[in-house]
Amino acid sequence: MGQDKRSGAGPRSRDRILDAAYRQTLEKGLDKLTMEGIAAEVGVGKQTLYRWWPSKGMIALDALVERLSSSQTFPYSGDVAADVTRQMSAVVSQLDSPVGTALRRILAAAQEDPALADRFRRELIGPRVDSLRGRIVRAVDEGQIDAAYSPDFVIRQLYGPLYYQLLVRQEPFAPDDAERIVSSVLRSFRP
Amino acid sequence: MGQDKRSGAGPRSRDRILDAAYRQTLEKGLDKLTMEGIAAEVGVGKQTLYRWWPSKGMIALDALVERLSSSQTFPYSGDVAADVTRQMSAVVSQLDSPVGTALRRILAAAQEDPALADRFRRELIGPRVDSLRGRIVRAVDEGQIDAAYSPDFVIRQLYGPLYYQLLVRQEPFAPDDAERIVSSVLRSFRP
Amino acid sequence: MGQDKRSGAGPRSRDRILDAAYRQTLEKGLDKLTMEGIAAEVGVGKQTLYRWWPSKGMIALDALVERLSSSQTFPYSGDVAADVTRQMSAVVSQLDSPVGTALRRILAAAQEDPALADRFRRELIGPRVDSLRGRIVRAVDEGQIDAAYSPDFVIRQLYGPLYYQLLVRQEPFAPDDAERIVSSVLRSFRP
Amino acid sequence: MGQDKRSGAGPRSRDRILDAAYRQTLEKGLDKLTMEGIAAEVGVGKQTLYRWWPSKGMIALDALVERLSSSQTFPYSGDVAADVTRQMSAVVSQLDSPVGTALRRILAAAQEDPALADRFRRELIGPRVDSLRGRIVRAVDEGQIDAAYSPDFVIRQLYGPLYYQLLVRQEPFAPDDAERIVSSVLRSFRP
DNA sequence: TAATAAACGAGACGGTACGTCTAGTCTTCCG
DNA sequence: CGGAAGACTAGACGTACCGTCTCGTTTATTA
Repeated sequence: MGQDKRSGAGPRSRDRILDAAYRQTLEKGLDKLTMEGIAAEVGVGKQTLYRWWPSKGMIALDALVERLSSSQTFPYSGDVAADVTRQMSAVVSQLDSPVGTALRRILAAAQEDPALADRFRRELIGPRVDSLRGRIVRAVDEGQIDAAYSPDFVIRQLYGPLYYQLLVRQEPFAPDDAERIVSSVLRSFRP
Repeated sequence: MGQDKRSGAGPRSRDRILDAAYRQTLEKGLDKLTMEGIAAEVGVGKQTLYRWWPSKGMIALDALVERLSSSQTFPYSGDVAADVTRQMSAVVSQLDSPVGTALRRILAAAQEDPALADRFRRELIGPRVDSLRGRIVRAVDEGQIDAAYSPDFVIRQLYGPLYYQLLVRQEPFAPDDAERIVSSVLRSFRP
Repeated sequence: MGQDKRSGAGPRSRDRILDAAYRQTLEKGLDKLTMEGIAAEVGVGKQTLYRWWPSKGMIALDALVERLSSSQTFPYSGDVAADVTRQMSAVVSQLDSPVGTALRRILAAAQEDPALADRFRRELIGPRVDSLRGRIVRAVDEGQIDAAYSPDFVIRQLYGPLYYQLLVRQEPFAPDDAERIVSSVLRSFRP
Repeated sequence: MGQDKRSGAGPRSRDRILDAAYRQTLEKGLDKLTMEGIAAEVGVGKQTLYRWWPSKGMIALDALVERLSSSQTFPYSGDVAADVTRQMSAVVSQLDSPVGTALRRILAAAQEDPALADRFRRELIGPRVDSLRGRIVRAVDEGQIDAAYSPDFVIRQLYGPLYYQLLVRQEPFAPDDAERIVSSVLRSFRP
């Protein structure tokens, strides 16, 4: 169904706006990104931006959303460690790319902007967590993970180290980080 | 012996400046915090701020540093799980307090300000990590932790979930989070 | 026919800006006059001032221009002494009024600001000198003034004393100064 | 009598201060001249400047005073036109030199600073006018100038054109301007 | 010769204004 | 009649100087 990218349509220059916002976010950072700068680069009136987005953070988020790979179905091979490792490896390699920089900056901006934080969680984190939670629940059902731990606790143990690396260390990941994290964490949740 | 307040001197109104910066950071967030606002509240010329600090982020960081408890020696009771739990519980209760909000906002600002990120890591993260690393190393020596894992990997597994909770979830911690995290993580590193 | 207030348009609050600038120039002098003060009084953003004027001196000059009487045609009665006296008397009475103070201050500022000096000469001095020069030339043609003297030399002799009084003496004029100056000067240029 | 340059002595670096002030006045103009700039160039504390002078204008005036030739006695040859022409020629050649620029700028500053205007008149204008007035009075006594005109009126007629040229025209003088002015003016005052 | 006081350099301080930049709103005018 | 263009009020930015105010340090008497 050839529907719009999002309800409420959008400006004619939507893609060029998001491209410009994304590029400037990577080049200069989110707080050097300005509505004026985007408007000037795209050749669009500022009003057009404000008509469709409430803040530069939201524009950057939209730009990021379109660039984040969205394999909606979590892999299932029967081996939860293998499945989680596969998915986390994909996440890690994205975090090591420009997309990771953009995500890091938007997550930072979200610390000062509740509306942005909401959308960030709802649109980016939520679906991915849901997808993973489903896989964890299934692993619990299959007896691969101890039922004494809530799936969200397991998720936090799994992905917490990634955010620590991204936001606190601000260093790239080691090649086998995903694998080592998953095996270490899941070992501690074996029944 | 009439020594200075701190090595390297500083402005006459240092404490009042840090107080104001800290309070405004909590009230309005770091990007609503302004040099002009601080100067006006304290009754100080802007030049005095710029003479001693390069940016509002650095002021906020100094304010935070003075407010973060700094128990320099890591507890040692023989039981590494107990010791780490004790220390992490203290950290968690700080993260749940206003100090945690300030830290969260400064860490966010550090994503766009490399100099701030440097000082953040060097002065806040570094010493605490070093202290914890010492304790981990000792536990490895005593055979409580498998030597196959680097201490920094263990540290990342232990504290990653805290940053995830703070920055991504933005929700308070559960009462026994520290204990559950530590026991879960350390179990996976048992020799 | 809905023409603009003046060619080249201008800010919406032009008149209120010039009023404020003029009043503050008289009250406090040109170097106590500030862009911020004008903006604050008028309730206008500073950018609006800088968008339309390059400096406070230019604003003050515009304000003065609008307040200087501009009888464009020099009187002609056949008697050059009478005509010049009539016109100079008008000038003198203006110089004795607040307009004279403003002019004195702007002329002073023009000593340090070449662009201001240019406009001052081009818009204020130039047209008036041209008008007077025409009258002098006619008087030369009619044999009332010796052709051996250039009109600009005559003009300098006529109006020099006024500036001396205004800028060096800084004292008001005597009631018949214009008449005495004109008669004295023109006597020396009789053929 | 080996007295000081002026009562109340002065700062140790007086000459270097005046040199710096004079040079900077010529280079950048009086309102780009700053106390800080002088202090920095001379290597003197700001307090030393404020201890001895109330404003930068006063420093510049002192510097100018020391550089203005001060032939205290007006020439007397019996021919008033020749004497005045001789003296005015000297003035004109000074006004065409850097000293003239400095004087022009200080006179401009005096328009906004009554104290400076006072000293300017008292120390620079006053003595020279007194000296000239004496010569005029003598010429009146000798029947070379009509007694119907006050000496100060004559003086204003003589020197007014110079200030007009300096401040309004801001152009150099013609070589024989002094001679032409004097002859023209004195002709009009012949008995 | 020692003390004492003044002038000094240095520069921090509370301020004001600068000229620029961006935010977010409002208006004009063109396609 | 929707959007580009951009003027508008507002206010923070970081800098430059203002004039005042300590700080030690010379420098020059005066005791």
